[in-house]
Amino acid sequence: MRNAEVAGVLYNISELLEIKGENTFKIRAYAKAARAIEGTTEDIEKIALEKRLKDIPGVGESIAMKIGEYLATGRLQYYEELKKQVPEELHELLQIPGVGPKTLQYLNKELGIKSVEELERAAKEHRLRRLVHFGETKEENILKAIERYRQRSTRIPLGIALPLVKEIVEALKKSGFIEKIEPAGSLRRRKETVGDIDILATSNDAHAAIEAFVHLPVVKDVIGKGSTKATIVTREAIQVDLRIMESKSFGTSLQYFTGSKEHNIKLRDLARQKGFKLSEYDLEEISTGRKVYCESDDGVYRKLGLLPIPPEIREDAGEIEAAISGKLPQLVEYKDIKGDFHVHTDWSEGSNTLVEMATAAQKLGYEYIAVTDHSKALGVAHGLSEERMLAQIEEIHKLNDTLSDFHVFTGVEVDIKADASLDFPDSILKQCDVVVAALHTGQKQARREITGRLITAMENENVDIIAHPTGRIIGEREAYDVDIDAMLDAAAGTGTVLEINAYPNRLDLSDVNSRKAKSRGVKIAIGTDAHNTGHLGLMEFGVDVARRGWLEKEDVMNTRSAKEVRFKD
DNA sequence: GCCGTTTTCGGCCCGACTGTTTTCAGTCG
Repeated sequence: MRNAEVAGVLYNISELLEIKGENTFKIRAYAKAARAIEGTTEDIEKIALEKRLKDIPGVGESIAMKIGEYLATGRLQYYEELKKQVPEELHELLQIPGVGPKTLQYLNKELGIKSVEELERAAKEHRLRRLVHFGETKEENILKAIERYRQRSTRIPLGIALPLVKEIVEALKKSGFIEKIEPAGSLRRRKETVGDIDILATSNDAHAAIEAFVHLPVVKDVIGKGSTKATIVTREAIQVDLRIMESKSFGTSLQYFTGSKEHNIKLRDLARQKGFKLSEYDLEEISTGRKVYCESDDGVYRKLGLLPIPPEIREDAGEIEAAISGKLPQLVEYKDIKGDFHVHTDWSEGSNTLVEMATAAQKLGYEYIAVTDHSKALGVAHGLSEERMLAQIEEIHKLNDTLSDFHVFTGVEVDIKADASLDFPDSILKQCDVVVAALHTGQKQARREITGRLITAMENENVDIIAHPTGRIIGEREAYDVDIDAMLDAAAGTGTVLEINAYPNRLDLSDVNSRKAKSRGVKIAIGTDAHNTGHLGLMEFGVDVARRGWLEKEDVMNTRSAKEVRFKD
């Protein structure tokens, strides 16, 4: 599939046009087409071949021609010429807050500025303040913005942001000045990483609520404080905004501040088509000026004649169309989860015993876990020898005899070695209920080798699940070079289940890849990769990814009861 | 550049903020 590749070209064109200062709507048209293609599960080459490109919403005569040219020749004349016209370095300047395309063009024309360094020098030499439409303040602000840009914090993993927000929300509730409170933004959409955190609330005393917020123990700095909004920075250098809204506007506000931006643009467009103007304050009927207020953000969707769209899929990736046609997925929920398929014990690198892990899982209301300690090749993790593996199986059988209403599946996280062979012979694997295979070594190998190793593993009838299928670690390590489409096809062909590893710095498969897997009929198992009893609680993060990937109950193995759990026959 | 139960031309999401302006353009979220 070359969908991502084609979308990438269109995104680049959109950005180049932006730097050139072209018509905003033309810029948006390219970005819109790119998004539509990115979100299409059908192969773009197939669509092009069947001359159906213009059926894609946002793709018209001109863009269809360009896609055709690019797919056929691997090049696009228009794109090449654009790249020649726009110096590469200019791009970075758009990252400076306050510098947009117009300013960029102007500075380039007047002062020949092409890079952040040149802009900084011009500001320090006070050459900016002499320009028309510029002044002392703007010049100083640009210097500050460059400073901020250089120290910009990377996005925060959801695993860190979520507990922090819970702490803040609880503390604010205790203050007594808060009525309704809800975190919004990418955190509410459960994106794997979040930028700044936005919290919305209603209050009987906005002033007191703001004061309570800026004096919370987590606060390190107060950046801004007004009558209805305050911005703080926490000890962990995370920026948090609190906005106090009027109660009657809470639904529209929550809808607006939850985003995504792209989702909001399309929703407002749809509202307009239906004769309404949607803002964060209200839904206004254009012909009469009558204002409609919504208690909840679900209410906003209902008033527009849509089914409520869960926050996790508000990305303008087909969810609005699905809501219109009544075909929204019934997303899997945490309460559907009956067990965990990736659990370690102190037999390998875990810190709790078999019994402790089983008891903790039972307390969570689960019916089962699969114990999947490492195999011997992973020396650093005290991988099990074949003898110890058999001994563990024996012990689990004994444990099961003592348990009621709970089952421990025997299992292993078997290493896929650099030569594509598995770390245990079939004779051992056969004795495990659940075989999870994973690639831990040789991650630098070429795409062909890596993909081949994974496919070979999946072709083994004893291998049930591929753990953390791309190997990425958020903020630390890129995914290994695997051909995702080939892997998904092999999973579909062999009936191998792919994991969503719920560990917050893995979340692998990702949301996008999970959705791709679903479109090919590949089943998913969520595994926490727990190394202690506390880690079992990470399941929620895996469910978040599944929901963002549009997965429904039947797509997820963990929703099956212990008796219904079946992998390859 | 796209698109059409108001339109094949004239729209295209909305509102706040900022700094530079005396009425608004650019940028942001």
